[in-house]
Amino acid sequence: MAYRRTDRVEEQLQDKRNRILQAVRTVVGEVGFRGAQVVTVAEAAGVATGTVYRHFPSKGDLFAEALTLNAGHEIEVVTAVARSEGAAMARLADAIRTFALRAIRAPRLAWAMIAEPAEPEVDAARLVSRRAFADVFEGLIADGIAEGDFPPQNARLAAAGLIGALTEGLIGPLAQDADSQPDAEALARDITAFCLQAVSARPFKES
Amino acid sequence: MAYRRTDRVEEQLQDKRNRILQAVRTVVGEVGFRGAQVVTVAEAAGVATGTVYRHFPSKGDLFAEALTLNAGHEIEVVTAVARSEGAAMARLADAIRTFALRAIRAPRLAWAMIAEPAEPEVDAARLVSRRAFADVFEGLIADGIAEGDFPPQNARLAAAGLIGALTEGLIGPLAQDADSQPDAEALARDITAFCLQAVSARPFKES
DNA sequence: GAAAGAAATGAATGGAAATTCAATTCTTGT
DNA sequence: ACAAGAATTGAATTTCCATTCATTTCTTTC
Repeated sequence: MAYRRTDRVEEQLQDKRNRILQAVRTVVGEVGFRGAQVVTVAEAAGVATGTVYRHFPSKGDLFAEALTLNAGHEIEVVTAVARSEGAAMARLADAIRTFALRAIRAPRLAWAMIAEPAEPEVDAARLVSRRAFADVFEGLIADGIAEGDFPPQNARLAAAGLIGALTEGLIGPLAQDADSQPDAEALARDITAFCLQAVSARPFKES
Repeated sequence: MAYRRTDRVEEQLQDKRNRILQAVRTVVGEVGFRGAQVVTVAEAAGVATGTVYRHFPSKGDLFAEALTLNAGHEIEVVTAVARSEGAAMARLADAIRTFALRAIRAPRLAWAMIAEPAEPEVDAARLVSRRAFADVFEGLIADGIAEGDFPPQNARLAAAGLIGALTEGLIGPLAQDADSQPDAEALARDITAFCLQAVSARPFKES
């Protein structure tokens, strides 16, 4: 009995684990899931390949956890916006715009998070995160209906529709190679307008 | 000179090619692109692996052609609906409902065609098909605006939004385990309602 | 029915990338 | 300083599949 895991070691271990997760984010943000190999991630984290497997059971698990972590952060941001003061309609608009703008600013990463081919574990994690986003939107839609600003509707389906419209609207532009920084604001504005109209509107002709 | 490719042989060859393409559809409809290996497809087509490579240069090419073929058929169907008699709004509703119903009836295949990660060649082919779908919707939206039934809007983005809302609305139910055959009509109706409202509406509070 | 050629076969090959593990380096407590 | 045990390393191994190709089977023509 001459070795014991001290707090310092524990801390370093945790730190290394975090560095690996962070490295996934960095690498995926540069080359996407397709180009993100375990060796590359290990290099980026400054550890050997084998070390990765000391902290995560498999590539799929590692990448899934990295996605969950990152998506979780985004959900926090959007949730914060959704909880701010004001009418539900305004908060919904802000939430959508925030989501869109952040995606546009890190297009490669956003594309990977939203739609890029990956391991089954990653796909599963993606579904979960997607639902978490939908829940935030669903809450806002329900609020809007309660406040009388939105017509009664299937809030769950509408939230899914919003996510779909949002991601689809982003994916086209995101798939382009060049940085379309100048149009970021405009794109975000248009997408927000469409999404907002989708839930907040009444038939055009009638009334 | 003792052999010549007769019409009969030519026909059989073509037939075999088609059977392989059809097999891709079948296999992908069961296990998606992820599970669709060349060996599996060959088996489903009743040919040897090597034969596949006599007809197609690579897996990616084969799968891309299969996707294009299948999507082309769907586009034809939706286009036919879009070209029928009547107001743009009604035609758009019909087109969306048709798309949704057909997707619901073959969920795994639909998901693969619409969104499942695959070889680069397949992704490229999908982009083309997706744009074709979007074009149909975009045309209908433009018609609706011209007819005064829809408010002026970015028809291109709106079309993308529709596709997104449609597919996202389908994916949730599609991810469930059981066959929700009984609810197919209801789901299609709800999705159609949401999509139609998204493009055909004016702000709820005003006016 | 035999020769010439084409098409089909499917086991073997190859390559790419995940995963392992024997050897090495680092930490701790005495 | 040293022994006991952990953590780390990265080259070697394994795995998974697309792709190939020597061999076999089928078609045609004479």
